[in-house]
Amino acid sequence: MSTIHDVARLAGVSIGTVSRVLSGNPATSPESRERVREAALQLGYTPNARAQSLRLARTGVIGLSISDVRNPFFADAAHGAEQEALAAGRVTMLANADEDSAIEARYLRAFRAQRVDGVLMSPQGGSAEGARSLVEAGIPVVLLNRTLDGVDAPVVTFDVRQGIEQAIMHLRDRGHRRIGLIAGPVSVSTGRARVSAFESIRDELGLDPAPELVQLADGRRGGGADAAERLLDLSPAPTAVLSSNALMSSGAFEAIRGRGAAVELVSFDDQDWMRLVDPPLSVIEQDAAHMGAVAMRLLLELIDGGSPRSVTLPTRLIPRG
Amino acid sequence: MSTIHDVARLAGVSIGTVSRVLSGNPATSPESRERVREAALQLGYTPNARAQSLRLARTGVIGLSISDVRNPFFADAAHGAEQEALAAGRVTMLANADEDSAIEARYLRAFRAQRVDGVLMSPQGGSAEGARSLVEAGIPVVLLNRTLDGVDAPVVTFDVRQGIEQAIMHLRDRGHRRIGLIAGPVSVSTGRARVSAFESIRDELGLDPAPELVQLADGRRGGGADAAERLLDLSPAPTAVLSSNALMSSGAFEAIRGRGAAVELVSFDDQDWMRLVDPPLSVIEQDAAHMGAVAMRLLLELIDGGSPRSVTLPTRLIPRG
DNA sequence: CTGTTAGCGCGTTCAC
DNA sequence: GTGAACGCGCTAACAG
Repeated sequence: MSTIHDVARLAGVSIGTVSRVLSGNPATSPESRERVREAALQLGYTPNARAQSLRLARTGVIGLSISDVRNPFFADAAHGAEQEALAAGRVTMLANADEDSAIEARYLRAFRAQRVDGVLMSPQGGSAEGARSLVEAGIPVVLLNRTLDGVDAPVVTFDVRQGIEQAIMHLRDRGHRRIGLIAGPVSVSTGRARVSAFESIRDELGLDPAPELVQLADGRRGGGADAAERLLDLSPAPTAVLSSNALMSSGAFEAIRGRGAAVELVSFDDQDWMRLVDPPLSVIEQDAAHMGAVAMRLLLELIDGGSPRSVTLPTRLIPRG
Repeated sequence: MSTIHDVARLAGVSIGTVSRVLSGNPATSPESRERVREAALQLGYTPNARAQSLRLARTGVIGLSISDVRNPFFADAAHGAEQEALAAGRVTMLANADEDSAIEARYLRAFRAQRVDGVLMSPQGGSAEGARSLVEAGIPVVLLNRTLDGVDAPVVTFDVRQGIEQAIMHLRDRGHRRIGLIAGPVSVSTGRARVSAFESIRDELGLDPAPELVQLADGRRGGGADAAERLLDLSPAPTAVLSSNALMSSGAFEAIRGRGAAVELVSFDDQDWMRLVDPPLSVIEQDAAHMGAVAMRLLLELIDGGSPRSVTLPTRLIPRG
């Protein structure tokens, strides 16, 4: 790897001139501009961003920590966030925490060591420590989809109550009175929020309040299947089930079909397959890409010294079947 | 952010001692070890990785450029690669090229500027320039799933011919003689390879050789749907269709169902929904996570000065329906 | 307009 | 066992 000195030598100028030319400083002669550009090209010179950022304040890179790349909801969110950063001239480095707070901690440490300009993260359950220490270290942080108690950072979330309400009212209108919920783990805020919203709306509507209709799962496919089995084992079994994310829905769908049960399944997050199966799933759509983009915009604002407020995004019911 | 000087001051030692303690150099007294650790903890000190890597050769970070995070095949591959790197004590930064070689170029430049230890990438179609310039700059590169002409880097791919053969023989055994192919873009190696493997095996087996049975698409959902429509418009239409990736399969499935056509669809890549729909799809399974892990291992070997050979992975037919 | 120089934060000699 | 000093590659301030 060539350095600025190599370029200077080849161009026959000083390193100061090279630096000026390459950074677009107007205080350079057309002549040296030409020579420097040529030398840089010939050497395939790429400035060392690490050395650069040692002098500068910024690095131009933003850390993005995601719960699980394999969950399309988060993959979409990451994509939306990234596009927004790209448009703002910044590069995003994606870390996959894999729903494991130990891995998350490791990546957050790396982000911190790399001195990224800011961190966008959908926190894991378990501990708020990772996010908190970033905030305390003065690193701009924005939370994605999940809140964290005691962490002073803007959050972008979906309106959980609205989503649950849309789902339950839809099912009630279709005649269901005994509705099950497959919830995510209570270790993450969305898991908790959905359970309490579900309970309160169900009660307001006078539907069957049996506590065993709420089943907690780990947010993964297998967990969704297991929770569905438990619901189907009840007597009487619920006639409809609301599932909190797409992965669990796929497990639940298979379990329900496997038992030949006549249970109507409604899912959070819209995915292609949900309208491909028979019967198709009604869904509570959450525009993950939009969430990612909004969150990135907040983060950029925060990095630029602003103090953006948290944002709650609406959900939308798409009835099917 | 505190620096090594702050720690040294608080601990009452020199920065040299701090550095030695924190890097585990045995030439330190138990006493100063204790004081330094305490000071570092109190300050929440994290060494500046950028400054560190300016002195050291390595950065401990590996760049991973993926064609499309939203394609589960690549998400799985990224996950597999990442796990492998984590196990080797390295952190990976994921870049999403989004099937766009301009974005890819931007990320590769960033990787290069950051002086990552190595780059694992599934190259975009269009230009091999990005990968080539990395290789020429002496940065260890391993290619994922797609090859690139004229780029001297190890590649991990699946056995395309084997996969196509499994699919076609399966369909032939079920009585099909007129089989369509929805192929990825010819700009990427897997797209080209699948077309030629398809044609040669089809001919060897004496099946219908009509050229219009091969339809090129962009690898996305909509492209798959369009290609399927074109196939269905043929007269006679094919009785079976092989689709080159999961995204296109979902589009094709919907198109076929929308026309009420009796066409058997076989897909590359196994995804949950493929056994949930009716009829379920037979698939050519490709273990993406394994591919990612193998590729990462090659890259680590390359970084350590080895010269690993390219690897071809087997595919597996999962008949359904 | 340009060359020189002082750090940015850190690891590593080299003396002590 | 420890401190001082140098240099990694770069930008910005300062002279000229």
